[in-house]
Amino acid sequence: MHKPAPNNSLKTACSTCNLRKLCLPVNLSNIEMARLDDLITRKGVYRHGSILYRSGDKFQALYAIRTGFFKTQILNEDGREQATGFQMAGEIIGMDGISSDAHTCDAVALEDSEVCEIPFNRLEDLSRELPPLQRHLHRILSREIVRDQNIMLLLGSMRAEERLAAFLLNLSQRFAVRGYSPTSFQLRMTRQEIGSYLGLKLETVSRALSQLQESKLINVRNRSLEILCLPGLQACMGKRAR
Amino acid sequence: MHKPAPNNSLKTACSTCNLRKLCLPVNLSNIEMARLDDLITRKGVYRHGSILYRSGDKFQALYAIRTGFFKTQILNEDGREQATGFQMAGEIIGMDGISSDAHTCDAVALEDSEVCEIPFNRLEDLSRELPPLQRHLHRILSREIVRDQNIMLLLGSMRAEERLAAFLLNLSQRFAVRGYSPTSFQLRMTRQEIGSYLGLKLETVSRALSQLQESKLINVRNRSLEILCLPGLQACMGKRAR
DNA sequence: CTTACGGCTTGATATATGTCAAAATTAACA
DNA sequence: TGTTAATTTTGACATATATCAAGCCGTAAG
Repeated sequence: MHKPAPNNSLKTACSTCNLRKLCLPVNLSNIEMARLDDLITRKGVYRHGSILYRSGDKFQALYAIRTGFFKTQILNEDGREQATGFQMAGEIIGMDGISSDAHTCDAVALEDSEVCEIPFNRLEDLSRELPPLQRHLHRILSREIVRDQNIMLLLGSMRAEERLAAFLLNLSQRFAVRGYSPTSFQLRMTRQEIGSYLGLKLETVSRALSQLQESKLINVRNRSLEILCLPGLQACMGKRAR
Repeated sequence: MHKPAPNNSLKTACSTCNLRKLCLPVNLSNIEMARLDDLITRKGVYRHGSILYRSGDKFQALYAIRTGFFKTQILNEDGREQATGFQMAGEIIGMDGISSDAHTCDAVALEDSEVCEIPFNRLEDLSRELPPLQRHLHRILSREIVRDQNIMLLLGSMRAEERLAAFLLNLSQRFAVRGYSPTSFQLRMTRQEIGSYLGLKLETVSRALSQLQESKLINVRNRSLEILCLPGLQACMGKRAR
């Protein structure tokens, strides 16, 4: 695995960042925004395959993804792994580490990526002074809880094809929010990684994709994916109980 | 379903609550503790089967369980349900509601239970003034994230018997922390509810319990459960990949 | 005390997904 | 650019869990 490029500790300006609406949509005055800018440093590029943090690492900061794509995963004692999420630009990761001052999962770059580091102690300090920031932090934490519980629903009650449909629709929606096409995008992860996330083997993922293609709901060729019928995929997601 | 008994709005004293170590283990002065007490009101008894909050309800408060047992569950559009957790005395629920100002799951009492209501706006206000309280709130939110991600691991990568073992060990540990026997306790939920939580059908839960009993790891008769060999159960949990 | 109902167990069978294997395709690297 | 390794697809078969069904048990209500 690669090492991240040397840390240039570039100062970042949230105030001028085009991801602000996604990442920290908080109403702050110019002065308050400057104080937020002051916390946050841009870290060097994380190359494809490199590790932002590892399970067990001391927790010190949250990370906002500026560009690129990450996955987070946890590992059993016996080596089983479970991808817990795929994160894209504008999303914040690392919140698992707050509870025990140590990260409980690994975060791996799936393509060359840049992140902003947000030292958590200083974020707590500032959020005591800026109620809107405090509120936003709580929302982010809660949103992660809701997200995880929806994955529990997926893993606990959906069949393979439904899981795939839900997964693709989720990606679609997140691309749409970022101004990309909701119906045509590149998968940044392998079938194996999709399977790890969805609780399926890679062969099952491949077969389910082929079936969705057979049903004319998607076109998939390697990593490039096209959704032919969003309503159809939505219908497929909620087909029948297991 | 029953209605909760009328809200007597009894003031509660965290300062004298024997669950304080579990619920709000924060170092506060007497004056600070009094301010915390001031927020929190004891709500009436929730009878077995009654609902603390429902998906879609406006989010206004977190709830600390004083006595009893709850389950939380989310429902698909098509009626599929997924239990997202079982909560016991000293645990705090309702955090899913913060992100969108509405609850995203139902919380149902599995036995007659009492809760303390913690109005969230006021908790935010106070936590801006009391850094240790702020830190604790963040830890609670993060702990829920870690808990959920571990359930994702369970649902995504364990087989039925392993899921059961993990589930029973988790209960065991939580009873132990509360001063109850870690090896002998009552299940508060039906096989169906266990199955909903573990992503299994009730028949599979029943069979897996019988198998664990066959292996002399547990004794189970209806809702009463005895763990005969904790290390054995732990071993069973991490047997082999799926 | 009796009856009724929901919850639980167990068996037989069906089915979805896993496992193993081979070939095709693509990506990575020298 | 050529070579190798990784990823993906597809098939044949194995297996874990779901489904369906019947009977039992325990609790609650009459």
